[in-house]
Order: sequence, then C-alpha cells, then structure tokens
Amino acid sequence: MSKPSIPQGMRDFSSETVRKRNYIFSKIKEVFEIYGFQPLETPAMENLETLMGKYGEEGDRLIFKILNNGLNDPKNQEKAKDGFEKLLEGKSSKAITERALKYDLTIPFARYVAMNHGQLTFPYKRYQIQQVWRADRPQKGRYREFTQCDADVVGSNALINEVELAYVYHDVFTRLGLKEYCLKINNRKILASLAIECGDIDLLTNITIAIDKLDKIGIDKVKLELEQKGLNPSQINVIERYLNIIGSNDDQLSQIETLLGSNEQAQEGIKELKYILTHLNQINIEIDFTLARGLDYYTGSIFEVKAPASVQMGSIGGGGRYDNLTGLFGVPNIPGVGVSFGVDRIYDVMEEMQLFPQDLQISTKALFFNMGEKESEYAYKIMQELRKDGIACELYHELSKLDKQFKYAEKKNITYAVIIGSKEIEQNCAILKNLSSGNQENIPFNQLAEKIK
RNA sequence: GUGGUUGUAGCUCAGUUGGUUAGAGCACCAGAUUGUGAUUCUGGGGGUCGUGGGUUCGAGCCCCAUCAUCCACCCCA
Repeated sequence: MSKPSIPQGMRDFSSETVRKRNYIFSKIKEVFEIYGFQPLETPAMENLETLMGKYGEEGDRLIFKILNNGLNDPKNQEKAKDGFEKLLEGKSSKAITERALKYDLTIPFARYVAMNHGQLTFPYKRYQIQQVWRADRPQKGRYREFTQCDADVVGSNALINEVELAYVYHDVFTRLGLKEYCLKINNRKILASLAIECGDIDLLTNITIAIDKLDKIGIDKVKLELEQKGLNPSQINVIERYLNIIGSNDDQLSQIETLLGSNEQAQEGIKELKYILTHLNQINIEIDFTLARGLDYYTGSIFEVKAPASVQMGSIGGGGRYDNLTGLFGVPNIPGVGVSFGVDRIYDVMEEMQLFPQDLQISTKALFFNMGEKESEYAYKIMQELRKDGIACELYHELSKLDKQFKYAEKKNITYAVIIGSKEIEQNCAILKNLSSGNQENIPFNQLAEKIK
C-alpha cells in the first residue's frame, strides 16, 4: 500500500488550527448576528447548470465537476460514450457530469432566493459560512478547498446596506485585532462610464482587467496591455488620465467629476460613492478607482479588503452590489449587495502577525495523576464531580512515572495537576499544583472545584 | 492551463566527481531515579532516500515519467 495522502490543495486542520479558525468564525458570526443577518447553509454540490456560465470562462474551467454514477451500467453505455466524445471536444455533457462542487456562496444563495422568494421576508439578510472548491493551482494563500463567510442583503436598493456592510468589515477586523487592514471602495458605474468614454461599453472587461493590475505592474505595463487588447492611443490617454487620479477621497471625487462628470452613469456612481462615504466618517475607507473585481455580476458599489501591506497577502475580502443576480434563475427585480471574508487568508495573516490570543489552546483544565488502581478509582469519582461543574479534566490513563504524567500535562497545555495518592485520600485532600507557576498546595476535596475555576 | 522550486528518520536538515553497512540535532522508548516537571549520563527503536521505470558492474546522487510541495503567471479569497 502506498503512503496515505490527501488531494492537492486540500488540508487537514490540527486541533490547534481548528481552535484558531473557530476563533475567527466566532468573531465574524458575532458581528453578522448583531447586524441582523440570519444563517443559511446550502449543499456542497449544486447542479452543474446552476454554476456554469456564472463566473466567466475562466471560472467555468475552475469548477470541480462530479462524475455521474452508474456510467458502467450497460443501459447507459451508449449515452456515456457519446457524452465522453462531447467532453473531449470541450463541451459539457449531462451524460457524464451533471453535478459540481460549489465555487462560491453567492450563486447558490441566488439560486436559493430564486427558489424561495415567495416565502422570504424582504429585505432578506443572510450570512453563510461554508467551504467552497476551486480547481486552481495552489500557491500562497490559495487553496483548492477554502472557507468563505458571506453576508448579503437582497431585495433592497438602499445604499444604507452598503454602509452597514462597510461597518461589518470594520467591526470584524477590529474584533480580530487586525488594525491595519485597508478597505477600498469603487463603483462599477464609474468603470462602465470610462468604457463608454472610450467609445465602447464592451471594452469594460478588458479595461477593468488591465487597470486592476496597476499597483502590481505599474502604469507602463498597463498601457502596454491595453494596447495589446487593441485600444487606440486616444482611448489609452483617457484611461491614463483616469488612473492618474490620486489624493484624498474628496480630491479624487472632484477629479473624477472633472474627467467623467458629463456622463450620466458616472454621475450616478459618484453620487452613490458620496452617499456611502458621508455615512462612513467613523471608519477608514479609501476610494480606489482602479479597483475592479473579477466577478461579472457586480453592477454598483464594489468593495475589497487588502491585508496589511507588511504580509503580502493581497485580498482578504471583497464584495459588491448586483442588480439582478436572481434574474439568472428566472426571478427578476431582486437587487442585492454582499460582502465576503476569506477566512483562510485572514488566518494566514493573523498567524504571521501573531494576533491569535494565547489562551485559545487551553483545552483540559486539570489532569488527575494516576497513582495506582485504588487511588485512581477514588480520583475518578472526584473528577466526575468537577466535570459536573463544567471543569474540563482528565485522568492519566495508566500508572506511570510522575515525570511522564507531568510531561503529558505540559504538552497538552493543562493548567493544573491534581495528585491524589494514598496519603491524600487519608487526609481528604488533594495536591493541586499550578503547572505554569510551579506552586502547589493541599486542598480539601470539597474546595477543589472552586480553586480550579 | 503555463513556468520554476523542493521531496532523505516523527520534526529540522547534512550526505563530496555515482563506490562498503545512509548520518546529525531534536523528539520518542528503557535505565541510572518506588511521590514532583530540570540538568546530566548510559543504552535502544526507528528509513523501500516521494512513487514507478531507465542508464550503470554499482544510483540518495544521472535520465524519463508520475504524485505531492512551495513560488510566480493566468485568475482569484
């Protein structure tokens, strides 16, 4: 038998890691709940047609598809062969695969809303914390299975939702102690107007992909890429003037008004930005007109959260407004806006910046030493009393040298050692030793719980 | 999907131009120590050198393939 292994980009999480991850989840959940979001879970797999075509061409390629069962059944073999031919041609085939692992939480959520819009109370505010899967090559901060934490509001056009979600970001990162994060905002309408200003709305995708890279590759390479995409010098000139907008939020707003203010869409986008920013004067938020975000379905505000520059992680969260997501599933006129947290990346950032609290790893509070068969029977009864009081404790599993029992306690980060030997039984008390300070004292059995708590 | 990096004991890593029986530190186990975490000393167990082929009298080392890893691109959280 070959050595056991797990698939590429998948991970086991040790106890220590799970505790740290749970710490992040609990903070995020707390904030979601106090802003009035309700939990939702959807299945790991969706019908393939629910997912295909929603994330662009690249996205389709990265969806994990699940092979149908029963392909070897003689009844299905003709179909399966035809289907396989189709696959080889690069088309998809229901005969071979009709289910897939979910790629994000937003599309399954839209599917859920489309299926249940009759029952839901709008605006519907839901949060969802689940795994998603992408068949991407793993690298730093990128895994094939990772967890997203989303909060969305659907059924409301009000910009107050954007304001609320920005506060959600702020509150979560504040609670996690991740102070130097950077929340950026832009509006797709402004990007769209830039494309119109260049003479063709269809240029939007190419333009956004190129300018999104500005801080990574610099202005010259962005211009080169635009040139390669077939833009002419006067178009590139417009974009360059757009990219040269810098300064405080107010400065940037007045500059964009000068450049694109005559465009109706731009006016709308600018108005929205202004509204959101004036309601967010308590927190740090930066306009970034180069912010584009990949997903095609965004139509209004877009958000992105960058990790502190010192850790080189890039995006740890993102979101935005979409006008008609459920329209993809035949239910029109349900606009929405949402944000997402990349927990796995937040974990990596917090690990690197050492932001996890020390006391997360304390599991067992007290270890009862095993001093022999009779003694441990006695100790067991006392231990069960402590457990009734909610104190996590355990009895060392066999009679061993004290040295060994101490080492076990030390490794498991256990706070107290409780030693009950024949002497102690006679005196109706136990030795309670604090393993971090090294102090020990005799404690009557009936006071043990109180001392340990 | 494209390009590169790495893979030797539980962990971190040495290992010469291809040449006897593959090493170290840490960890683990036993003892010195029959009720208090240390230190020290003595002894011990552990490896199909990622996997599968090939070249060679001979491969941890060279070649091919494959899997995993990390990194960059694409894209993205």
